[in-house]
Amino acid sequence: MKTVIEQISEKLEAAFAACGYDQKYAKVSVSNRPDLCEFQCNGAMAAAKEYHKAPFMIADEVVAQLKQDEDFASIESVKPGFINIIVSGAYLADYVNTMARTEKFGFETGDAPKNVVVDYGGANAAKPLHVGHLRSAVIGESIKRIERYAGNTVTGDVHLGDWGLQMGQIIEELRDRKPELPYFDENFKGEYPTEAPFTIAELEEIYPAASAKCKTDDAFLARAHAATLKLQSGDPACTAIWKHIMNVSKADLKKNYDNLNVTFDLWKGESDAQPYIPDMVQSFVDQGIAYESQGALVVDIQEDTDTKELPPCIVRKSDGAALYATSDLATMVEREKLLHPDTYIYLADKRQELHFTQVFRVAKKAGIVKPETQMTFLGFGTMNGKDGKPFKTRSGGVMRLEHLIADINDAVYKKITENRTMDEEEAKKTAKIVGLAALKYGDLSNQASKDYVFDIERFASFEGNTGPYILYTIVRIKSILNKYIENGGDLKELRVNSEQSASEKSLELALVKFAEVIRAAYKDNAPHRICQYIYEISNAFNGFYHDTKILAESDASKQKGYIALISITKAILEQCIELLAIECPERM
RNA sequence: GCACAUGUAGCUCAGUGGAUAGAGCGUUCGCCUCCGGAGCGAAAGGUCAAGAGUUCGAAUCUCUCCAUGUGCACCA
Repeated sequence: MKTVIEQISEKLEAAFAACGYDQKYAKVSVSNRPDLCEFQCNGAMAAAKEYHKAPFMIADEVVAQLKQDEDFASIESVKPGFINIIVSGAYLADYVNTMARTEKFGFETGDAPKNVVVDYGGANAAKPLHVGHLRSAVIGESIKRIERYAGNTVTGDVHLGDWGLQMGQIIEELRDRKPELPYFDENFKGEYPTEAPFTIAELEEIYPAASAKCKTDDAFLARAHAATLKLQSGDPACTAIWKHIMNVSKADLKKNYDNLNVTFDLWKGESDAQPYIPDMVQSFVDQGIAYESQGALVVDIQEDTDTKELPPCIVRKSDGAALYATSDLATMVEREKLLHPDTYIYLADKRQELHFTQVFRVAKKAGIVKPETQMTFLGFGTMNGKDGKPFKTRSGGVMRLEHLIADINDAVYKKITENRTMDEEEAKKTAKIVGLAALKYGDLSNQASKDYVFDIERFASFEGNTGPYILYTIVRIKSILNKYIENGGDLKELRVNSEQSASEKSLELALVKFAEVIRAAYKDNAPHRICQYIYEISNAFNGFYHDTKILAESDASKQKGYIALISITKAILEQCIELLAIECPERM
């Protein structure tokens, strides 16, 4: 289904061509002067130069071609050369009716379906999620859903940090605390227990304690390194402990991600990439792209077209160990083998941009991925406090994600119970849904690449451009539709009115932008565009709601038109929040 | 030092070549016999950091410059 803009553009293209002008000037856009018109074309001004004519003369000629078109309520040329268009109510109503019956409301990407890997989450085993993980999870989940909606096959991978010194630290700390465990008995020959020797609470306490000890106790640090090495060389006892750490940790992380309504198709980690490292590094050497520099093995990534100097990528440390870049590259080797992606999308803090530039270039240079494979790094900014500095707890520590969620749920709970009577259980359940929406919308409504200020009061507010305001609008529509059904109404076979009031028409004009907005959000990986859009629709709906009595309308046919309109408004809003991974309660 | 990013209303943010730069919050003033007022309408508030250039037209593109943030090989 062509968008309204495309349909109007086609008419203008024909008109430009009929007057002897290049069709490329017929580009139509939504008006930026809604007081004057609904759509506009500025091509006459651009064409003026090529054809050595006054812009308004060109505009006049083009407009003359279209004056009789019934789809336009008005089309006129305005100095210096704007073409201003107002569509007819019948045309718009017809479009909305068709759109309501079209799959995805007419959204199409125009691309062939792709196979996409989205790498987001980035949680570390044995460490609780903190606010730094919020953006990756929230933005990544939305990107994943948008990609999927666009018809692509998408695999979301959490890519756990599950391999490294932290594991050796935990093993040694555990040895100090519980030396009686069979893992530490060198003569132990039996099967290791299936039960983990610690709970998640203990694990979360063991890791920071071990990490702190390493900073002051060199002997302990040496032991941790040794244990890490043993684990990496397949020692059965260390491996058994590592498996316990992973099981306990994964279960807890899953629970926390579930609370965020964020899910992953794969729970792979850095450890899964390890088997691919030796052959991969050897292939770098064999291909002659890796060389030794200051004891380390590096790959140059500088390209002739670069204006700045880029440092080479280290693929093996001088002590022979692998590192971050090696692991990410080996992960690509595995993904190529298992998933054959056309597109990779990585979400990480924007400070990691250089790292991903290096890794992407090595991957292309070494032929790990195909030359045409699209490698995208989506760097996001920091979540700051009101002081403009990275968000911290009151005592200055790192805020755990679950505490942040609890805080915002409390704020929302208070507002719900202040304004409405609702039994406690429902209020709590509702606060959880609305609180999460407040948190996510607050994050997603900003451009991902920029830092943003987290303000719990503002995000949890029910007024303005917030998650709760959007949900409130949807809930209100649901309430009206429920009453309509209670009164014997039927939602089937409804069509919007072909003659509209001003606010009715502006709501429809907002609705028909859906396909363009989603396409833009998809092309630019920009969920914030969807946020802007649902805010626009919510405002348009509230304007319509304010001056239209829907249930009290005596003209049954007109009323059906209203019901049709708010039904599709609801459907579009629900589809949009689905793409943002935001849920809506029945009441609030 | 080099590189990249950001700078738009008191605050938080939209706006990647078009007309008079938009929202929300906050401030001020209106509107509840009414489908959920958690709403709606209106007012005040801006040399788009600064300067130059390209263009019929610039917050948007180019250059210069100021401020802030971030990154510059064996952490992840």
